[in-house]
Amino acid sequence: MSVLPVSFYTRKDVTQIARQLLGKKLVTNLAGKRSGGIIVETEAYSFRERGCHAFGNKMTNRNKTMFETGGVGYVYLCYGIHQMFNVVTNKQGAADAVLVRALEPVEGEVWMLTRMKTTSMKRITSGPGKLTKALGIDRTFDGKYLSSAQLWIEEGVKVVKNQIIACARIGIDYAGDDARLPWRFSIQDNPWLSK
DNA sequence: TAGAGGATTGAT
DNA sequence: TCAATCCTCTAC
Repeated sequence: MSVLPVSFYTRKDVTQIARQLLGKKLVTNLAGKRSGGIIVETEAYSFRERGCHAFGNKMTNRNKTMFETGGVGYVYLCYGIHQMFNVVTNKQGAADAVLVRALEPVEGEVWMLTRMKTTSMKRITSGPGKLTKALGIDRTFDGKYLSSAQLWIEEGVKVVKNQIIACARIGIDYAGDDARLPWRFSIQDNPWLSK
């Protein structure tokens, strides 16, 4: 298995990257506890549309990581409870990112169960807040390279084009017309998708 | 410096 | 349908 090169992330078309991340494998290795899963659902965000934290190139203390060169993680707290994991894309100063919304567990399931305090694998990573908890990702990973020793993305399984579904993103009604952009991508009929 | 609200989730 | 929960941003 090979880790994705930085050149994968620094391309301009964030929606293309969001599509191509489907089937890739997100892995963490924390204190020797290695766990990971195949990415089955993503959402693209760009500074050019209202759904994005960095809309209009507005940089704040929270979203400054999005302005980094592609290939680092952007992790933030939502609703005071959930950590959200994003992949920063595009070149430095162009704040695009891809939110990872769901994984299919393929490695270290026992660590995920421990972190989730459950004994059932059912829907254990089917949502952006849950997959970060299952993999042990928190805000200390904000700004970290996706080829570091604790967190990386590598080649996974091949996903053919007609397996990919594109539809509107979730939970951003405030974004007006931009909320209807078909920038949410998922693998058709995968049992691990978020609801 | 106070107040409002959020790229969610799980229980009711 | 609603509460949990706390950081971030905006307005004063």
